[in-house]
Amino acid sequence: MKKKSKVTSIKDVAKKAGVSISTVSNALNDSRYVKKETKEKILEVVSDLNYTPNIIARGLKTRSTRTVAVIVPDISNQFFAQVIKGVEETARQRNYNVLLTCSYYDVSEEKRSIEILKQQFVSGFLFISGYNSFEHIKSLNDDKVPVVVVDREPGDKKVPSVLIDNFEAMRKAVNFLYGIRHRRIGYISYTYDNQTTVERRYKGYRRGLEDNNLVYDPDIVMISETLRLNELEGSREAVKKILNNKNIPTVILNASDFIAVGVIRTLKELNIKVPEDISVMGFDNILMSLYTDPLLTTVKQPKKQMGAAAVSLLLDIIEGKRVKNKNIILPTEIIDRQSIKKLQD
Amino acid sequence: MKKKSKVTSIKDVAKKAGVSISTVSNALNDSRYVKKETKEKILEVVSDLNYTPNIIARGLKTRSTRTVAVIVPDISNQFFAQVIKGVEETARQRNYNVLLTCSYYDVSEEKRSIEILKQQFVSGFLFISGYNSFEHIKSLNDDKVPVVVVDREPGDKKVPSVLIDNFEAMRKAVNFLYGIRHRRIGYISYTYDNQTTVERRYKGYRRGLEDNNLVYDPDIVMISETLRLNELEGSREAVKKILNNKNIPTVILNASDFIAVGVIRTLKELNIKVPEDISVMGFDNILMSLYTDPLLTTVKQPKKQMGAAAVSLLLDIIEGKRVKNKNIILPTEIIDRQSIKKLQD
DNA sequence: GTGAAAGCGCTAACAG
DNA sequence: CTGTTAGCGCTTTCAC
Repeated sequence: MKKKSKVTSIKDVAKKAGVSISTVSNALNDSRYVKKETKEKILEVVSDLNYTPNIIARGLKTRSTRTVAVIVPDISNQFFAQVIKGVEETARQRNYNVLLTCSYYDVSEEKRSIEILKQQFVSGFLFISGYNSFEHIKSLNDDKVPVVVVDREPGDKKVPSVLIDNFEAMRKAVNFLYGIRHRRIGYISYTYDNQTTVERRYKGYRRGLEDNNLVYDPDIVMISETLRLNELEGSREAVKKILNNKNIPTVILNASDFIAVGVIRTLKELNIKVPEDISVMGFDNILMSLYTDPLLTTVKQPKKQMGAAAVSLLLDIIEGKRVKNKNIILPTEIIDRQSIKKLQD
Repeated sequence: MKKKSKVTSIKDVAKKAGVSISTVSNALNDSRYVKKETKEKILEVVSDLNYTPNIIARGLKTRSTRTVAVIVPDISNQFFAQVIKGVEETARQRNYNVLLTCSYYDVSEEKRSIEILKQQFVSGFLFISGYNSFEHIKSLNDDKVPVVVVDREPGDKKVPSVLIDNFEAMRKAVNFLYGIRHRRIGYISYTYDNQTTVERRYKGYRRGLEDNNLVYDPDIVMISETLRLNELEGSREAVKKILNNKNIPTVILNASDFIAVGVIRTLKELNIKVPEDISVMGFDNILMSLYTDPLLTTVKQPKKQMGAAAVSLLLDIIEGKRVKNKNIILPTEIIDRQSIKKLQD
């Protein structure tokens, strides 16, 4: 009959090794010198007994469970999944665990999560994207709980963040299009109340036009509420409105790849060839952009790196390292595939 | 000057409320009756001091942190992301936290994670998909550590699991195709060493043929290694081989939507119309199947429900509830969109 | 070089 | 109905 296996504790190790528990602890943590033979003996017993220190007990003492919380609007969104991948990978490398919570774009859920986890369980928080509501995050930060924000603009340099420069990225996209002779550039975006990232892209678009002395024409710019709920339907609607102009654009620039996918689809339905008749450009570089027909030209966000950079920053803060720059901006890149046509003069 | 905020503990609450700490504990946990006024007073102080019990300390005593570990091959894979969504949602409803670890299809990573988390930190484990290696999982289960397995077939009824019936699902797919007059059904799949789910689909395909007295023709069945690494490239290769037959199939059935997407793409490149010339059917119902052209007809796996059912089961086990059925099979469903043509006799 | 013992914050058994 | 206290497993001072 198998003996009921009580988990082995440091006490068992100490007893079997014939030393005190403090010696075991010190040997295991190298927190003070332990005679070589003693240490070896201890290690032997540890492996014999298959002992693992109880993280909880240690945590109670050290006030750290080497765990960070990641709060994300929706794990099933690819963008977030990619960011989290970066988070998980580098957290693990640095020997931290990742606790995952989804807020479903609900700020009160975020607050609830914070309450549950605060100061007790996790060593820090990572907030990824979602809507721009910052009071709770700021107050965490003010309370000295380590926190970093990804893909949101806190508008307060004191809260650590990892972002891309959405403004510059979209501006560059316009310049890129201008460079290959596009002169009439449509734009489709979600509404952006509370989502500065989306707003900044739009501003970047405007600035890009100015850079090249193109006039801004509201008839070929659609900022759609419908898109929020249904990218396919919303983009269909937006495209039709844009086409309902005497002077249609040569290219439609979009605030996201999902929108761009919908745009391509609609154009196809209308028997308009991409990119021969109209070019289409996305933003994000999601997986699907490798599966559209034609392959989508887009602006790449370094999703995994964003996650990796964010935890790195967070762990540095947690461990009290000096961080020189706690507002990190990551570079974007134009991925030129097939959905943009180079025009001639 | 702000006073350095030491976290408030149960002691502070007790002192301020003028009662003992056990009364506070009992009032908060309803673990024994506390006089109404006393309780109210305590609750008041709690909210005054903004007190939250320290989960770690509680965990040390109760041996539970209300946290489960989810071990998944790759969070950026949509299938897994969806499953995790279900996990996270229902875990939260039941007041549990979710700890996320990715194994990147590496069994030794799984083992490492187990070591780190075992018996101390988390109350149970959820293993999602990946390759079929079970020794470590079985031994967890034998050690009475709550564990459930999702989308893997442990081959041992003792380990709790949540699955779909891959065999029946693919068999039904064949029968569905037969029902609309398809008589020559090609099949493209990954190799399936160690992945019984994929193997079972293949077996289901074979059985479906038998059900309808269709002969199995290896010339139109491609089990490809290349597909593992690159679905687009692999499916291109596979399609070409299949087309390199005098007698080409009327429909290509695929072991996954990703493959199907590649197949559609290749067919299009070859100027073969889907579904007019050849029909295509997928398996999984990933998001992208809503974005292909034509929309992909596929077999839906209830991903979110799988996750939800799995944690439910796990938490029941953790909480010592009687579970009647610990090997759950979830239903699949054929989603008939546009990539299949109904044939006439 | 090592051991004894305090104590992290909480729960629960025991005592009244 | 409530208080006192032991102790969960560990780290860390203090003592030798």
